[in-house]
Amino acid sequence: MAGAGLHPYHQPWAAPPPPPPAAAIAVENPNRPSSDEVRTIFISGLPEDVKERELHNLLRWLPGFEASQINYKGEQPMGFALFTMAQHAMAAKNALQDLVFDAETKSVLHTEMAKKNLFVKRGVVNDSSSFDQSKRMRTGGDYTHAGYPSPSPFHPPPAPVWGGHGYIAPPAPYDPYAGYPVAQVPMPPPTPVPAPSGYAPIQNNKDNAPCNTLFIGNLGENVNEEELRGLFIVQPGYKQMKVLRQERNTVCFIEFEDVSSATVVHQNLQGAVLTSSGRGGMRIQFSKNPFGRRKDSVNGAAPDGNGTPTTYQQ
DNA sequence: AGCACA
Repeated sequence: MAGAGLHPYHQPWAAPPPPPPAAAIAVENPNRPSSDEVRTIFISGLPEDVKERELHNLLRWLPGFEASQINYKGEQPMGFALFTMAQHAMAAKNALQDLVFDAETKSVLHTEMAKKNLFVKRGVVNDSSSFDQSKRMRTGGDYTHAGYPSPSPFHPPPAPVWGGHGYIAPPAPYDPYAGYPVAQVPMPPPTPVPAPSGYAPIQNNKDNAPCNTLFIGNLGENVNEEELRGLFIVQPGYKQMKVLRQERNTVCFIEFEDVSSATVVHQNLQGAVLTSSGRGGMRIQFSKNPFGRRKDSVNGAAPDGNGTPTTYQQ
């Protein structure tokens, strides 16, 4: 098989984490990063007009992501992203390497491990219960009662929190990244992946809200369905695929386990070129409608008037 | 740019 070459995004997730010194193990919680470990990546190749929000929205899906920041002082914007652990940072570095960030400006990302960790403004990162009231967040409107007696029993708002400068991710209460490979354990080399023959910049001006289904466009009219399937079936979270042949176009829908895995593929395979599609790179968008059963009424939206009151409480 | 199936 000719396709058994290296896929740029499927390099073996390099460098297994060096074992911490034995002394450290006894004292430190293994789930916490050892203090001197660099777990920040440096991102260059960003377009000049990049917004911190844009970078954050790209990074927030990556496992272990904690915060990002852009330094605009130099000639080109320099991005930094902090992760929980060095492995996360390594994985993210690999996942983002050579990613087409913006086809319009032809920006291709280049990533390296940073020299030192991104400094995150106080609070926020580690303690999920701490609710920093001293620093008012722009998002929080109601602050009317000064002597608020009880700390909120609820989790902090789901929206990304402004840390004044840079973007800080809320601590993840769950793991939305099932299926995104992070090297916890030394991983076997990935199964031979039918690599795309390359990547081409594509225009993807319009997209839909993220969902678990991807829409693949710009496939040639006689794209080989097996090549197509081979590319996606190995992606973490893949569930099923549906190919739709149209007049001059072939499009295709791919369902994933969850939005996260779909998003990773959306990013990683954007612009991937299949040999059988004489069309250049494929365009990946989120589907307008997610794959799945139709509006199967699970007593949804009870018709008014009979028995069940529509319980719209906040 | 082209978005189906339940």
